[in-house]
Amino acid sequence: MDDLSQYLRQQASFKRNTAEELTFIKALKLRDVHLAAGKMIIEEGVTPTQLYTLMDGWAFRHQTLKNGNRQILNFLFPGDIIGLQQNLLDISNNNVQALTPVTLCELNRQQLWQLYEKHPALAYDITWLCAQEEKIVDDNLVNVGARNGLERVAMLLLHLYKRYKAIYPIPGKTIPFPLTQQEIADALGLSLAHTNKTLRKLEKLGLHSIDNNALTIYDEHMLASLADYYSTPIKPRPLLC
Amino acid sequence: MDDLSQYLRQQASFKRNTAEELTFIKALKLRDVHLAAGKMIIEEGVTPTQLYTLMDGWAFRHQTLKNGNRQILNFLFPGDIIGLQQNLLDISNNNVQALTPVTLCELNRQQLWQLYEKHPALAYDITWLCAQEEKIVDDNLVNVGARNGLERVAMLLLHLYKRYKAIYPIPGKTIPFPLTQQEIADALGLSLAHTNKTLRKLEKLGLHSIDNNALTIYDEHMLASLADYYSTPIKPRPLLC
DNA sequence: CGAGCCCTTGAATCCTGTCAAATGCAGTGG
DNA sequence: CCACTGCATTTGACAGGATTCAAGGGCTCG
Repeated sequence: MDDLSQYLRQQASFKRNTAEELTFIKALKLRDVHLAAGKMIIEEGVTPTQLYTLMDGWAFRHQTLKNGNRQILNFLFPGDIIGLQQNLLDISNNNVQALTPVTLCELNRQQLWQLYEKHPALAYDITWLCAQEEKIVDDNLVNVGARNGLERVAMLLLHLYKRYKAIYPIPGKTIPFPLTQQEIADALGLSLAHTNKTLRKLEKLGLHSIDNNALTIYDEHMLASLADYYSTPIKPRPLLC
Repeated sequence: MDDLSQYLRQQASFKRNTAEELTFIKALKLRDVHLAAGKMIIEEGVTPTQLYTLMDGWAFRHQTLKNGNRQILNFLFPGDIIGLQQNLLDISNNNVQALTPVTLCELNRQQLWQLYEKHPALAYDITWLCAQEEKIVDDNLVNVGARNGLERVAMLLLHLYKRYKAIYPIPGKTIPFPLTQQEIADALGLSLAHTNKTLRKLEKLGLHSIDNNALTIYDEHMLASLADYYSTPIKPRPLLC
């Protein structure tokens, strides 16, 4: 196991594995893949799709319609699995792209079936990760469909902040923040101009600030009440790498 | 195996199982549950959550914010599993409700773990169903976030039409349609009034009609191009009941 | 036949999108 | 070293799609 895997595993938000499971997981790993910011990890229409675990950096899954609108479905953090849906359903109608430089753990997708046969606990973990990702998409759908602009932005900032903190429990109110306003807009179903104005409004209210690719949350409570944020206690999650 | 299970299994859109798997699945079933239209199947905050397979009728999963807006996350058809996310993640922040009278196959959730240990193929199926449900939520998120009102309505009508036809391959252009306009609105993130006006507009264009809880699609091609509908060839799906 | 629910419409309002332009910053190359 | 380019951010004016508010009609059911 390399450094990144070791670091993540020791975090409270990740699950422990038995020695036997770790051995199998290790055998599952093909190689590390490093990609620069902006590179495609999974591209629409390209099959077969590889199976990865994101080990470092941020990524996002998105889809573009003929009308030119891009919808970002979810943001991916270390520990998230990439390409599961595409492998299982044998479809590939959306893209996964690196938002920052990323490190990926490429898994041997040929052995996915063996995993189900030999390690039911890991199979269960994969289903868990799938359900977890669905929950995040659920939350995003609620956000886009049932909140206004201001609430959406507040929710997104808080959501990303919480997820980052769960993986990197650093002190302070600031986290790295690689999103452009265009990406925020595409995640929230808002126009770029309106996203900008909304961000400025929140900032003038003293709730947050974004400088130098870093997000600082000044008033978490206020943001939470604005967004009607419901805290979801995240249980220790499995890590496949 | 009862009638409903038998009917679904013989449809092209459902997968075959081995005799051994069928025996195990049969043992997994606790009982049939019948609920009237409008009844809650899974209620927010109520734990533990049962695990069901929807065998007959329509249902929907939804969530309501403090601002009063309800977001419908997805509609459920026969074959869909209900309560998996809640059981796996141990959360229950959304509701599942019957849209028509429904028949549910209640599964023994205590044996879920045994299923993973003894029947990897079925475990794989469950993950598949989870990924499939995520895909539907993905599609809904794209719909709500990246399309305008007219496109959203066109997409929803077509989507429901296709899903219904996949399960009940009846001839003709008409399917039962139990949704109220309020439910359409809540699924699409639109207001009731605007949903109504948009439906009427599509109807005046001769693309569809809704009468007596039945939807007729007159111009599938036009609706598809309006909505930028991308057909997703659905592979035979597993059935757990 | 009244109550309740759903559908339908119109008018006014407002949130959000579109269009356009200016600013600042980082990287490039002359 | 400094134009020059490209990208992201910021703003304003304007248009338009969507919401809100309100009221009327149709239908079912007790």
